[in-house]
Amino acid sequence: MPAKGGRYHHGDLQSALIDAAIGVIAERGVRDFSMAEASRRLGVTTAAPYRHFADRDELLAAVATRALTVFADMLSTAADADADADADAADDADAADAADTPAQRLAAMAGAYVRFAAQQRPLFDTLFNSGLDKSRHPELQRAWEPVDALLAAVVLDVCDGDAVAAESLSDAIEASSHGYAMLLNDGEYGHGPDVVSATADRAIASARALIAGRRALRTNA
Amino acid sequence: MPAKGGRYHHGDLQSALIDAAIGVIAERGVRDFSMAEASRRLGVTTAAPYRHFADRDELLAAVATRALTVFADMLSTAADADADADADAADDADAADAADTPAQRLAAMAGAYVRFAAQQRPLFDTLFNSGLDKSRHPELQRAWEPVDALLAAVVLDVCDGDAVAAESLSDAIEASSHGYAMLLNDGEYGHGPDVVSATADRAIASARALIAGRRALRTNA
DNA sequence: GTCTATATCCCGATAGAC
DNA sequence: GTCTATCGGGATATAGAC
Repeated sequence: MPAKGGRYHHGDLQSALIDAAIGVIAERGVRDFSMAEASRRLGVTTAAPYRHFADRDELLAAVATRALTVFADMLSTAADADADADADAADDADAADAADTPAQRLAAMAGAYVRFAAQQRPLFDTLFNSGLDKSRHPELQRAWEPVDALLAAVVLDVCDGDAVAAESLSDAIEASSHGYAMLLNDGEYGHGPDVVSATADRAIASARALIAGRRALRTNA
Repeated sequence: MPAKGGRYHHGDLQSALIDAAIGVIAERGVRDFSMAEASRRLGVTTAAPYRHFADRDELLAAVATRALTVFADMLSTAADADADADADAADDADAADAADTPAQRLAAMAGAYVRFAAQQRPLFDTLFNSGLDKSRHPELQRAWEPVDALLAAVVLDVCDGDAVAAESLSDAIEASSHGYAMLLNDGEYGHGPDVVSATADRAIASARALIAGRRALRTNA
């Protein structure tokens, strides 16, 4: 942010617009986000953004790209933190079941999915409720790769290298986590930080159940 | 629908508006639904709807109420059809595992959830993506009761009367089905009738895995 | 119960000056 | 790279005539 108060006449309007957009989305929702409102908040005219983004969708895509870096970060941090915590706890155990397992890391990622949705709601909404046409934003598809890779690696680990089993388990856990996240943000479970962590816990429990029962995921198609 | 062509000057504009709204939602999405466009399609002025619905949200709530009767119907039909099919198949078996089970009926409902989302997309979107504030539409909350009751009864059956286990299992299957449904409608799995039925199958398999996995985790804990 | 007409507001996007 | 000004479109909702 420049020193002069409130104006961005020469600052980095491009990234300032992304920040402003997130604020607008937080207060009005993605669907009611508008270029005009973002411009107003930055003290520039409604024409200014079009020097940096061809249209509304391109600005939203930029927000989505930023969202994916945060998302990937939360997912990997969750998996690693889980590993660390278990490593500490397992030091004085016989290892057999107290040790960090791929299954535990995967479950932790399910919890992180839900927490991301709740704690970074404007980013989550931009990713999943913006109505953005991904196929028309190749940059966005590339931005998904780290997330996909992260999940794929852990799931493949859980499935001991069975790629077919891994894909169906991956889809199942993704769907489950996504469902909890959406319903949570819809207010289906109520509101507040305690509700968020309770829902994250349920997503973790579901992930564990899906892993334990994954034999049933095998489809005859 | 009146005999005179295209106009509803004296017909049942109230219900005609609901039909028109569904058409508009189908083509433009719930978020871009407008009273004005629905009016245009019926050949009435944009002022006419306000004699029947106080505002846009009330019309959407009426659509949502209709959606819930269709939803409840699909869910109960799926559960019943599953029971029938199994009863037929079990006639010449020893019953033990070929028979209809509560678990199978519950899984069938998960499949119906996904099919409803895809086959009745405007209705599904009105229920879950309209941004409607349910707490301000008591009629809508009442309309949910049959669906909730249907699910609750089957889940309680699966859990042998354990109310605590039933609630978390219910939430788990709801979240899983909802996630598959949302991601399917987002185009995450591709498009076409085959994708729909494949996704429904995966929702069914996930429901089974959740049921089996929870049992396994419980007995091991 | 519907129409005409209107008030009021919002948006995306562009042209041309500076 | 931002501004001024503007075009062209859309929406919700109301008032008053018929």
